[in-house]
Amino acid sequence: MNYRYRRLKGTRDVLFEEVEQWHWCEDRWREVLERFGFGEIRTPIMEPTELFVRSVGAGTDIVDKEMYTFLTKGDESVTLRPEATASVVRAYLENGLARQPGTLKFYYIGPMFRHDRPQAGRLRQFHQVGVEAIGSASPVLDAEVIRTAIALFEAVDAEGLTVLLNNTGCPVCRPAYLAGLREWAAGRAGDFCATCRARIASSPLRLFDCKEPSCQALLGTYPPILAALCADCRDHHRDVRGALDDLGVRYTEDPTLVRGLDYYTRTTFEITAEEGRKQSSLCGGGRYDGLVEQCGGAPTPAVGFSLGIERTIRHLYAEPPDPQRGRQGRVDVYVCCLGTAAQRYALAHVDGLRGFCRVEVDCSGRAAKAQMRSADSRRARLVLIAGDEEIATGRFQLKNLGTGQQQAVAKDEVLATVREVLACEG
RNA sequence: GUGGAUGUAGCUCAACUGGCAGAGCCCCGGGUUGUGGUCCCGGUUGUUGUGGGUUCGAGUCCCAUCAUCCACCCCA
Repeated sequence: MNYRYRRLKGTRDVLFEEVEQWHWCEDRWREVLERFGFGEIRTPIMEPTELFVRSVGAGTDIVDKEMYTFLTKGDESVTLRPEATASVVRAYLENGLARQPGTLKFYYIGPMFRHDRPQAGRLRQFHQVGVEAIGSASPVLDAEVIRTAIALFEAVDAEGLTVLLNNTGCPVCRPAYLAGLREWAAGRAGDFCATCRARIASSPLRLFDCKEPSCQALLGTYPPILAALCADCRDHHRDVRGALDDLGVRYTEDPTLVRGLDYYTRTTFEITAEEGRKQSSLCGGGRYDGLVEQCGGAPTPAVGFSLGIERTIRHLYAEPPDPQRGRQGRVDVYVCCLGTAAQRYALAHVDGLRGFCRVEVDCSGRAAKAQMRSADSRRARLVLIAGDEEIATGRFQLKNLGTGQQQAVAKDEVLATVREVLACEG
């Protein structure tokens, strides 16, 4: 309506039941990630702009048109992170973690920012939970990371998902392949659609993404990069698949799967919802063996993924909870206060209950009936009632909403009585 | 950046061919001086997104503008 302030386009408020859905997922995800050996890392939400330009890549949509970039008072160019991998790599180097033994495995969870047009399943501020495993080139680690992503979906009972797998080569084989592809495509540029023509020079791999039937037909005649890998990449891909087979992970090879970030090498994968809504890609990731070096570190292989929280929750629940029908959280004891003096009286004598159960003191000043209604909608098990009469006699009325029974309880015995009733109701 | 839809009460939506702006939900009060879910009665809530135009008369028709949603694109 016509309030003074509105939320920014592409942002959302999460409240009531929906917050509970988020907590439910986050709790499970943290547990799974710990079990797979990942430790949480919390990096800043803003970073030097250059970090993302160099890692995600100038020329990508994310960098070219979707970043929240601004100048600080000190004329420093700062960007709200559009993704977290670059930040984790930066933190890895800046904290001297390259000297730590073995593979470092981090997970993160938090908001990301991309300034594109909002749409179903697409927000300007959205949230990801993701993983980065830094320090090993083993294809077995790729499989473990993919298995971790699947475990995340299993933990929240997500169904109907497909794992798409590809290998986009490495600095040894990709340049030659790209050159060949570019030359081939340039020779028949007239047969491609306008966007594809523009891509031939800049990012020829993305030609495979085009949905245009004529372009697809054309590309169908050209071998995908998967068929042109060098020996090392071919072995790597074979071993990733083998390790996935060992784990019993089902996947579909998709030679057209190209991720839109420049830093990926070799393995790329995506987990998508099979049917229904658009924006069906719930999770994407892959190997980025060149990124650490590019950020100033020693050559260090790494692999990771990120999972969209909003998209995943949307996949889990057919209908988003209606905020209008939402309720504040459940309580154990609801305290109805009839008058201001009663509010003071109740607050003081109920304080001890907070040591072992959830207590709501109603300071609304509404009629008794309205307060009882709220007690019911908060699903309280017990109601304490205080009014002038109770203050005068030093008692409370204690009503059990399950049985409907009510009794007077001396104010000094409230704590013990409530504890006893709640305990025996389990 | 491109295209398509929609804007009416806090929410979801009605309102015929242009003719008194309504319903359900929610909320509040009463039925019970101070007692929940079900029930009954009553009540509050509006610059019909905004600004122009046509008309005796506009929520309805026209123009502009803003906002939101959806799709392309991209991605999570």
